[in-house]
Order: sequence, then structure tokens, then C-alpha cells
Amino acid sequence: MNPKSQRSAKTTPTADDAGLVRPLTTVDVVIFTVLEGALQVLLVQRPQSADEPFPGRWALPGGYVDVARDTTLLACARRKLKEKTGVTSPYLEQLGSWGGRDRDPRGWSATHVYFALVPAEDVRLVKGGNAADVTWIPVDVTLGRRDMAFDHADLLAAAVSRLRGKVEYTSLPAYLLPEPFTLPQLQRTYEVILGRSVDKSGFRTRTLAADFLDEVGIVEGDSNRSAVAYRMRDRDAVVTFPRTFSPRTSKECSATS
Amino acid sequence: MNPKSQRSAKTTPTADDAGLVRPLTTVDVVIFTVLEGALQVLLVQRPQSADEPFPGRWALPGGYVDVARDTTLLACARRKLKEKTGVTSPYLEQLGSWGGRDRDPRGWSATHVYFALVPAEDVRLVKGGNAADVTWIPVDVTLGRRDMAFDHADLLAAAVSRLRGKVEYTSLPAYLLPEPFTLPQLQRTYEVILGRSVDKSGFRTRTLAADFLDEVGIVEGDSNRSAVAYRMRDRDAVVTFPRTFSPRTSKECSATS
DNA sequence: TAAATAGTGTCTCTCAGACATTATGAG
DNA sequence: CTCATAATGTCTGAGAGACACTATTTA
Repeated sequence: MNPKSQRSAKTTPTADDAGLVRPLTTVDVVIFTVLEGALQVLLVQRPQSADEPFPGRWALPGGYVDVARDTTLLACARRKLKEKTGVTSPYLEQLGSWGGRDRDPRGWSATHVYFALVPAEDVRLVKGGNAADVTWIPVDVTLGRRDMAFDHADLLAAAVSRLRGKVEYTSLPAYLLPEPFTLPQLQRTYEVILGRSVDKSGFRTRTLAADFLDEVGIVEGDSNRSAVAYRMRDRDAVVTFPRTFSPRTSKECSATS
Repeated sequence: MNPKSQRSAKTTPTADDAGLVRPLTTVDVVIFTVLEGALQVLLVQRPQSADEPFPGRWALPGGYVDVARDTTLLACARRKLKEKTGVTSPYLEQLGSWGGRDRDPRGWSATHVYFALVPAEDVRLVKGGNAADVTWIPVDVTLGRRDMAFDHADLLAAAVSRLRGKVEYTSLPAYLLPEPFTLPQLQRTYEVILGRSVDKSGFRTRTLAADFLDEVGIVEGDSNRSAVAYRMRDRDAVVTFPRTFSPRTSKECSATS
């Protein structure tokens, strides 16, 4: 399908419906994994050419919506994820959208941000079209250095915050492991993301009570003693636990207006 | 400021950056209130003219982003809220974005959806520019009849779902009442939104323990006996309770992929 | 048999849910 | 005095958190 053939009559620039200028529309994807005991995020390096904004800086994978190829925003996010990682059916959730006059030097732009969880083992990194570098970077490192392109440091911070928040009461970390996995492996994934240790007994009780894992045999895990292997019963259903993992101090939380 | 004056050189329609067509960009606002014992949402009637999509149908207030007036998406949402209700500082939170080829007959479009909570007493309904009708409609009514414009029935359903979910463990209903309010009034607001009764003792304990309300005297409420009046200590801080209001059956929850 | 980790059992203390009781103002 | 509702008190069962203990495999 030719991109220029579609409803070209309706896309005049300034005299467009009600005489409005259309903002740029992009999709960015925050792709998480757990690798080497750390929560990591996939970043791409912006091209070095001086015409491009933020040359050489690290950015989230993403780009313009292609109205000829992408039927929906979600499809666009899936396409971009596939292009960079080869992964086709990850956990993929919308984070939100960011838009404004000043976030992109090329003009008023709005980006739709998704976040994905993938097992590191499923990924084969694909170098970008313009020879851009693509790598995993621990989130602790990136959140420290604030030299990312655009407002991507904000987007990443929001994604990490959402992930950490949801991990307290959902089964999300299971999407970061290759199946089958053992309960100790899953527990370690929780601990890596939350940055604190979790009681083993309570973890097992809650996880098994939630009844979203199927036993698939015994596997000689990362230790001396072998462990029971599990697989998610339904990869399309995220489990929400009735309570949080550790109530602790968290009481207030900012927001709004 | 003239809308057509800004960066017109960068807005060529089809040969735009990388030769891509820009999608339409809109913002829609789901404005909730509690009125006459029911959760209600503000809807506007689409103009009757046959050139407009969905003539005469009910829609969420919203419209195109105006790159000349709106510096951010949030500012755009605030503007649209103000235009319809006169309210300037409500609770306002982003719900997400919906975009795709087929959701608007005028072309590939993406909408950024916000939801707002306002006390009914603060609102003076403002008729739209093209004489469109503006009214409160109970959400139970609108969720039943599925004849809304665009995909707005989906957006509304998502907003209601998000609101009901968050009400279980946050102080959001306080934003629906005019200040000062009494605890029984606040409890009734929770009950209206959740559609079930809440234990009075537990409600008071939790609410006061969260320590986000300031006493501001005694008021002769809606009943025989007068009650203590409260005001939110900080309207910019949403309080998250450590636990949900009634654990009940909710265990699983769909999502993803 | 020693070391390491998988997996289970037990105790306690907090707290939500339910329900009963008291307090206060209107008519 | 009666009624309606605000506000507080009491009891109980479920469950999280902490920690001790048992089980199983490798070396």
C-alpha cells in the first residue's frame, strides 16, 4: 500500500480541519528485562548526523506512527518492539502519553508510550536501520545519568515507577523469565525489581494460592537441589494479588492537578 | 496568536518528515460527578450537520489539540474542561490514549483521554460553540445504551473501570464533594461509586487514620444530628490506603498482549 | 557427611469486618 | 419522648511476617 495514496485530500497542513496544524505522532516502547541480576532497559543510540535531534544520545526505541502500516497504536508498538528485539508476543501495556510544544525540536509532538516485559533469552538485538547501537542498560545506571534524548528520562522514570508499583501486587515478573521457571527464580526476579528481599514462605504461599502457575515437572535449577518447574497457565491474564507484598510504610502518593 | 503562523514549513502533509502522514490528534475528557445519588458523566451532543461525523450522537467533550494555544496535552485537557464546565482546578488524571485507522471517519486519529472529578455544585454547564447540548448523564444509563459517537463508549467504560478500581484504595471520592463535607457524606459518595454499602466503623477508622482531612468545625448536615465538617489538607495529594476497602472475591484481572 | 538450597511448619500480632452501643440534635 | 443519624466500642477470625525446621541433591 502506498503511504501517499490514503485520504490525501484530508491531510492539508495548515488549512486542515478547523485550520489546525497536526502535531507529530510517535510511539515509544520501554522494554524491560532482568539480566545479570539487574533490571535493564533497551536503549538505542540516536544517529550522529547533525540534522537529527539529540545526535548520539541514548533514547527509547520508537518513532513515527506509520498510518499506512499501523492500524492501531498498539500495533505500532508491537511493530517497533519486533523490529528491535525479534520478540513477537511479550507482555505489552500502555503507560500513557506525553505531548507538548517543546519536547521535540522538530515541532509540537505527542508520543504514546508502551512498556514491555521480555525474557532476556528471547531477545536477539537488532541494530537499527541507520546503524544505531542497541543495548541493554541497567535502569539504575540510566536513572542516574540524565543525558537521554528528548524527555525520555521522564518516560523511563515513569515506566520504572509503574513497574515497581505493580510488581508489589501482581504476577508481572513472571513475564521476565523464560519458561519453565522455578519459584526461587521467580522470587529472585521480584527481589531484583523491588530492590529488597522477600520472605520465602510468604512468597510461596501467596504465589501458589493465586493459582496461576502449572507444574511442568522437576528441573535441576541453579542450585544443588532440583526444584519444581512452573509455567504460566494463561499468559494473557495478569494476576492481581489481594494484598501487597509488604505493606510497610507506603501510605501517601502524589498526583494530579 | 494566529494558529496558522507557527512553523508552517514543518507541516507539509504527505511529504512530512520521512514522508509520513500525520494522524489527527485530539484530547477527550471524561468528567465525572456525583449527582442525585448517582455517578454521572458530562456528555455533549455532536452537531446535527451531515458533514460532521456522528451527527446528533452523544460524545465526550474534547477536540483537536491546538498547537498554537496548548503547550502540553494536560493544558489542552484543562482548557477543554474549563470551556465546558467553568471549573479550573479539578482532579485531573490521564487515562491513556486510543489511536487507530478506523476510530474516526475523518482519518487516522489518536486521542489522549483524561478523566476529571468535579463537585456538581462547582459546575455551570456551558453550551458548546455550535449550539451543542451539554448534560450530565448517569453512567449506568450510558453504559447501557451503546450509541455514543466514535469509540467513546469504550473510553467511558475504561474511565469508569479505572475510577471504580481506584476508589477501592484511594481518597478520590473526596474530589467529588464540595468542601467542607462530613464523613457520612464522603461515605455515601464511596457507596454510590462502588455500588455497595461500606461499613461505617471501618470507613471512619481508615479515613481518619490516613490523616488527610482537616476538621473545620461542625455543620448541620443532611440529617437530624449535626456532624463534623472536613476539608482536604492538600488537594494536590491523592491518598492511597494501605489496603482495599473490601478484599472480597477479586483475585484475577485480565490484560495485555 | 557436609554444604547449599528447596520446601514446610508454627507462632504471633495486626487489622478488617461485623455488629452492638452510646451520643446528639430535630420535631 | 421519639426518631434518625452521628460517632464510638467490642469481639473475632483471617492472614501476613518472621523465623525455625525438614527435605533433597551435589560434592
